[in-house]
Amino acid sequence: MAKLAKLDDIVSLCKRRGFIFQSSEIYGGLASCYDYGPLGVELKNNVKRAWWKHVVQMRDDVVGLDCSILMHPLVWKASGHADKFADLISECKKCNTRTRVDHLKDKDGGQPDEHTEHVSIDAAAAQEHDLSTKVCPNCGAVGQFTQPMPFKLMFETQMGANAEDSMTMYLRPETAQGIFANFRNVLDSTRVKVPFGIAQIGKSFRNEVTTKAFIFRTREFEQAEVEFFCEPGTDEEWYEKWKAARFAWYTDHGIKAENLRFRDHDPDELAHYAKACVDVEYKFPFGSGDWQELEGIANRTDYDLRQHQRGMRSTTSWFENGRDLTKVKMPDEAEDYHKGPLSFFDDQKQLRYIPYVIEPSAGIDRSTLAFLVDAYDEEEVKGETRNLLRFHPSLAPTKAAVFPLVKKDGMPEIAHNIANDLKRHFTCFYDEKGAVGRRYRRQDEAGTPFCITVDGQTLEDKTVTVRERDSMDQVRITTDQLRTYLRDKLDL
RNA sequence: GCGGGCGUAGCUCAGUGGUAGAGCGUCACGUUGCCAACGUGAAUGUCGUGAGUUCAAGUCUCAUCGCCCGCUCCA
Repeated sequence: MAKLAKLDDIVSLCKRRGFIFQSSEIYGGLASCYDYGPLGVELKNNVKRAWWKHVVQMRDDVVGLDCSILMHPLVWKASGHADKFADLISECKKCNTRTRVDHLKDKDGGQPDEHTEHVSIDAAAAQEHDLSTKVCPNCGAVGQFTQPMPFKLMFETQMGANAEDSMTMYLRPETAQGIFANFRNVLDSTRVKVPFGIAQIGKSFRNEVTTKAFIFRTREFEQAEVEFFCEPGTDEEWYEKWKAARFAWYTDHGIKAENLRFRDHDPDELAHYAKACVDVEYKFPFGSGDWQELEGIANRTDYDLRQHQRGMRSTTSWFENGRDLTKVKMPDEAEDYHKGPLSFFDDQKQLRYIPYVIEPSAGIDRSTLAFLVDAYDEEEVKGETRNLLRFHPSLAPTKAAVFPLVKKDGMPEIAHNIANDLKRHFTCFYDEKGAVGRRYRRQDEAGTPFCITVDGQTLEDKTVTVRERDSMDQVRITTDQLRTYLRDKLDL
């Protein structure tokens, strides 16, 4: 089995077949932004649909949500993003290595500053940092640093048409916070009980310091996240269950098991609120053939809900400080925080607590790319190379193509009718141009699982051939059984 | 942000200062009874963008944008 060796080949395939284009290409392109073409949008929608089906539709314990991208700025204060996402970076003049200022060690062996509380953006700009005694972790040079530069990792925008009265807002850097902010609403409106999850698919935005590898790391990207709320003490069990469920989802949808793995995070690699975290990684054909993250599954403990309970009490400070996020002080946590507004009361156990959260967070663009790469194949057929995409039927952009074998004897009309009938149930493509062999191969390259051909025999006994993409085998099916046959094979 | 490479037709690429090219693909017509067939014909380029040098720039210089690789950074 031949396999794509280089990212360039994938980019080329994506453009040639209309999966993915560079954004604003006619203007020279815009870094890190990509558009999904006609086949790409079908594929991506199918990935999202497959995720939703397995995470929401087929489960009794997860409900869906779709939050606004813009949220109250205090959300990002409470979540920690407003502070954390303004790291100070300095660059060593000798070796050009960039390091976070708060990670720099002193030449006298002094430890780096604590960075649990990060500098605010404005304060960072104004703050004087003495780096004259700091050591470059890369080359060891002392005091050879540029002025610290703050990195705003959240996109800012203005809300309010009146320029003088507008408020700085953030495009969400993750969908998760919208879920936490609606935890109470969902509890009160849906009769769910812990353990349960809330799922969401949507765009997020991060001003990454560097982007990477096609659609793998972009500044605008789509996430599919579950926040699964469970009783403290049961979190490790749920963590393991979600690990297994999420891994299986990828392999069940066609990712080859040898290209997929878990990578546990080291304890010192964990975010300060996370108790455990594992990545689901795919062996992408870029970089040094590197394993790259598709999804992170984290045990976020009760951190987020507790933070928002604090944040909820900061609105007065927000108004008193002229809506200046940098001046807002987060209130101390209440001693009886576990009884707070974002707690859960277990009727049966007569127990009130802040739930722990297991968070499977998947990158939709990344997994779409992985499904694309993993499906790609070339094989020799009678001395010719056949290019095909072996998509799982549920992900295939087009489910079936319908052809008249030749353009005469009423075959096009019959084929048209079949295609129109099937279109009511799934995406279906009609083609009557050129030799049928060429039409088959074109569909192979688009990943269409089935081709239906109307031929002379159809005129006599109302059967058509159904040609299967992977094996190229054909079977004859009567036209009135065709829909049932395909729905069964497509697992729709 | 640093270093390296690249940017010419939809795709892959050739083109070392003198008329813009090939293969594949696409489209049309004919032919065609099952796997990229054949014949004939056709369309498609601000040579990434902008300046400069030159009688003349795809080609040389500078800037800029974008992509890839490696660092770095980062969930």
